[in-house]
This record gives sequence, structure tokens and C-alpha cells, in this order.
Amino acid sequence: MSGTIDPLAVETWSRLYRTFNLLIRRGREELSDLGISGPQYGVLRILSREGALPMGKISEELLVTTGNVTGLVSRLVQEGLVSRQHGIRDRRVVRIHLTPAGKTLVEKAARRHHRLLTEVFSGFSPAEKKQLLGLLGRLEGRLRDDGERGNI
Amino acid sequence: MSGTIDPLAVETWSRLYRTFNLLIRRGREELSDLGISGPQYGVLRILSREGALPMGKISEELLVTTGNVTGLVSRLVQEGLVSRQHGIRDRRVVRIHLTPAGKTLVEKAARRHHRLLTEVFSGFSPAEKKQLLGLLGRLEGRLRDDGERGNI
DNA sequence: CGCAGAAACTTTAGATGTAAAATACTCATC
DNA sequence: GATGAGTATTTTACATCTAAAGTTTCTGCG
Repeated sequence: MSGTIDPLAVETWSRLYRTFNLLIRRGREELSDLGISGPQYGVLRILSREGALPMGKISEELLVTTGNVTGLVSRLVQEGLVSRQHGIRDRRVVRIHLTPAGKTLVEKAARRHHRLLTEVFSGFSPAEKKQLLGLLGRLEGRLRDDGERGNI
Repeated sequence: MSGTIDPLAVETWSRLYRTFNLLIRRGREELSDLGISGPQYGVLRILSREGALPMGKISEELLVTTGNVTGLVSRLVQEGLVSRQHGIRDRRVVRIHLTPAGKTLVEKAARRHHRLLTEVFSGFSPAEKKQLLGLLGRLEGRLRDDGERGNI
């Protein structure tokens, strides 16, 4: 109700936008010659970390709609990197599994991406990285909490 | 060449991804009933801040391709929010201007978006916001520098 | 059982994004 | 003035994304 604007908040958003987009772009370049896109790597990476997952979980993790995941997975299936497996107990759910080829590829992609990130963050001390991690973590927590209730 | 991976760097990327996507989503919700999308607001916002700009500058600011901007601007023109004006001295350049309707709308949208950001960041002290701003600024600087040279 | 409502996923229409080719123009140099 | 390299934008083809409607399957309850 106060109506007062915090210029620091606005500027932080601006910087977050630019930083994120620059990082995304770098990731894309890094992965392009492996034949996968950033979003595709995102799907593979989650499956690699968490094991086989239903579509809905992938969508939650990536913060994108399930319709989007359907398309991403379809392309990955076509490339032979993942496979769909329909549930037995609940035939609505479709679990996505990494194929051996997918596992090999995601490990290679992760090495590259992690190396890139390590390099990009090499100018920061561990304390600084923890600070950034902490601040972003609080921001994320706040955004999730507000989203679940009816805002504020 | 070292090959050592920094887990903090990887985790920071992860958190940046989630935070950014949650923020984007909130912005979209906030603007939806004004009849504009997040990316459209981005274009209007830059024009509002910088005045009329050629396509190329808009693309640089938003960190998206010029082809993308062409489409965004076309839709904004159709809505009567901006206008194209071909250069006289250099007829290749197309300057984009806010129309009066566009100016009115972007100011309204900015008020909402700024209010949202102020709210989201209200849990942070000014010192914390400056810290976050500083860390992101260094990250951005590093990404821009590396991008201009041939990496590292 | 039977059926309403919910849940998991896909489909659809259309916006947003990229990469790369095409277009249109400028500028320097011959 | 022609020509060739470079610049600004658009176009094209296609991937990625959302919102909303549709499909199939499950669940709870009379």
C-alpha cells in the first residue's frame, strides 16, 4: 500500500536478467557441438541426478509447463537419448529413463558445463560464492513461499 | 587444464536458474492483465528509459537476436504501442519510438513491476541488496569480458 | 457397480527464441 | 560511377515456451 519503490530491487532484477542471459548463452555455445541444446541438457541432467522421473517431476524441476516437457522429451526420444515407460500401477504416468547413449552424453555435457562454470566463477572466493548462494537461496525461498500462498 | 570442478559454482548456477525463472514467472503474472508479455514489457521499458532506439540497440540491451526483436516490435506496432521510423541519413536503420499509448502503458507496467520487485526484495537489508548487486555485477563483467575475447 | 471429479499427460494455437540466409543499404576504393 | 566489403534489418526454418483445451486413467463416494 505504501507505493514506495526500491531502486536497489529494480536494479538487482536488471542485473540478474543480464547475468542469467549471458550465462545461458555461454552454456549454449559450450554444448552446441555435442548436438544438444541447453533445455535438452537440463532434462538429461535431472534424469542423471535423480534417476528415471515422471513428466510432471521434470516439469516441476525445470519450472516449465508439462506441455513443454512433452516436446523436449519427444526430441530426446528421437535422438535415442531417453525412453518413455508407461506406468503399470498408474497408467497415466510416463516415466522417462536415460538410455545408455543418453547417460554417456549427459556425463560429457556435464563435464563441459561444470568446467565452464568453474572457470566463470574462478574470480570469486569460496566465501563470496557462499554469500551469493545464500542470498539467491533466500530470494528463491521467498519466491516459492509467496507463490504457494496468495502472495505476501 | 586442471580439470577440477567447483561444486559451489555449479550449485550457484542451479540456484540462479531457479530464482530467475521464478522471478520471470511472477513478472508475467503481474503484467498479464495489462495485455503485454514480459518480453514486450522489456522492449517498452528500454525505449522508455533510453528514448527511441534502432533495432540493433534493443537487441543488444535485451541480449536477444535482432530477428527476435523484429517479431516483438511487429506485435507492438500492431497494438499501437510503438512505431517504426526509417533513418534518413542511413536508410538501413529503423528507429523504434514509443507512441503516447505505449508511454502510458509502460509507465503503468513499470509501476507494477517495480512494486513487485520491491516486495520481493523487502526481506533484504540495503547492505544485502548492495552485496547481491555487487556480486552479480562482477559476474556480469566477467562474462562480458570473456565473451569479447576468445574465452579466458 | 457407476459416475463425478481429479490427476497425468498430450495436443493445439500462438508467442518467443535461435541460427543462418536473404535483402537493402552504406562506404571505401579503384 | 562501379564494385566489393561491411552493416542493419528482415526472413526462414525450427526449437522452446505458455495457456488452455482435450484425452486417458485413477479415486472416492453414493
